[in-house]
Amino acid sequence: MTASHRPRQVADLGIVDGLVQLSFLVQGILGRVADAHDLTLQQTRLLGVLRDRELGMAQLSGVLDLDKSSTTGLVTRAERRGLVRRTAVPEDLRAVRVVLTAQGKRLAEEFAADVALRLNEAAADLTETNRARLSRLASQVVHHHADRQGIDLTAGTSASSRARH
Amino acid sequence: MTASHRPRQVADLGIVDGLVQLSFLVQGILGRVADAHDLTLQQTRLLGVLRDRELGMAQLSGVLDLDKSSTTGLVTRAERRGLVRRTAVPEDLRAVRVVLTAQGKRLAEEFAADVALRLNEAAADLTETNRARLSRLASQVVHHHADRQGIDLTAGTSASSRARH
DNA sequence: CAAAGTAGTTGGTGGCACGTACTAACAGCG
DNA sequence: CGCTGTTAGTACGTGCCACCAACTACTTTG
Repeated sequence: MTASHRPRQVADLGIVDGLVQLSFLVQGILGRVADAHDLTLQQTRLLGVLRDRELGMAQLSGVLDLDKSSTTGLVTRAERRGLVRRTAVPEDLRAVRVVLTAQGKRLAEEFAADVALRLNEAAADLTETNRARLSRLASQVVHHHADRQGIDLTAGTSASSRARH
Repeated sequence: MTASHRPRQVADLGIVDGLVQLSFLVQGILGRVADAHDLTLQQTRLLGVLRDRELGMAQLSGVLDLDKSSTTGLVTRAERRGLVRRTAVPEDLRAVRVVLTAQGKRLAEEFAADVALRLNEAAADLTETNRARLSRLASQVVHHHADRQGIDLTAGTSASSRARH
């Protein structure tokens, strides 16, 4: 338990295993925190996406990278739990806009705060410099990947869609 | 609206969002690769764990961090697909040892190779130095977390420590 | 206006995880 | 020996999640 001197030298897993294991670690944290707030992982994603916008089902499918019908189910279950609400769109009678309820907003905040706490904990063993490095490198990989997707895969489902609307 | 030519400098998401987004990115890749090999993500974890060992159901539950009954289901479905086989243990008539079939071994290798390919692709935009850094930092976080949890990531293991929740 | 496209839902299939309840086998103790 | 408690694993029911194919209903367009 105690024993830890300083940031000891640790076996390097390599870029592949390192990323895989890290991703499972982070997802595990997200799952456990979601659980603690009585949410499912997918519901937290939904809440996160809707925290600062209101989207239609199709747009939601795009952002979450889900089939339309999967989104229907996700929203329906979230609605049943009082996290979101479907609202009508006057300009288009078939469309629907999904918005957070007050409870949804509250849970979204609490979850985000809790995740931040736990992730900072997980990274607490790194030096300030290394945390900054990790943050930057992660961001780079994410952004490059997004670029590649946005440029390459024009077909199908989502076209990244961020600035739109 | 930003230009579409790749910016060398990329917005830093911060350690929290960076890790979260990166984890979704990696999991997405894993999911897609699994899919391409007609496997589920969980099945690939199972194959990965069994690549260099043979475990009983309870030990498997420990390593995968699943309920015993979840493991039963996972192994049953994998067995139905011909990926693994339950074998008897002479010394203990209630116990079972789960082992990969030839097909399971083959798929495990193919999957691993493919994942390595895709992840290297995902990290290809980083400089050599930065890839090494990312690898090292990811490893450090993973190891520190494991230490904290008292989990043994390496090999073999007797699934000793495991009392989460 | 009819045809084509778009927004979203329904229903069916399969996977995954959990808790609870169960069987069978092992281990120890009297 | 037999009884008791523990351990290995399974069965079952619930709920979430994802997909596909088919469908309704509204909008856009030729």
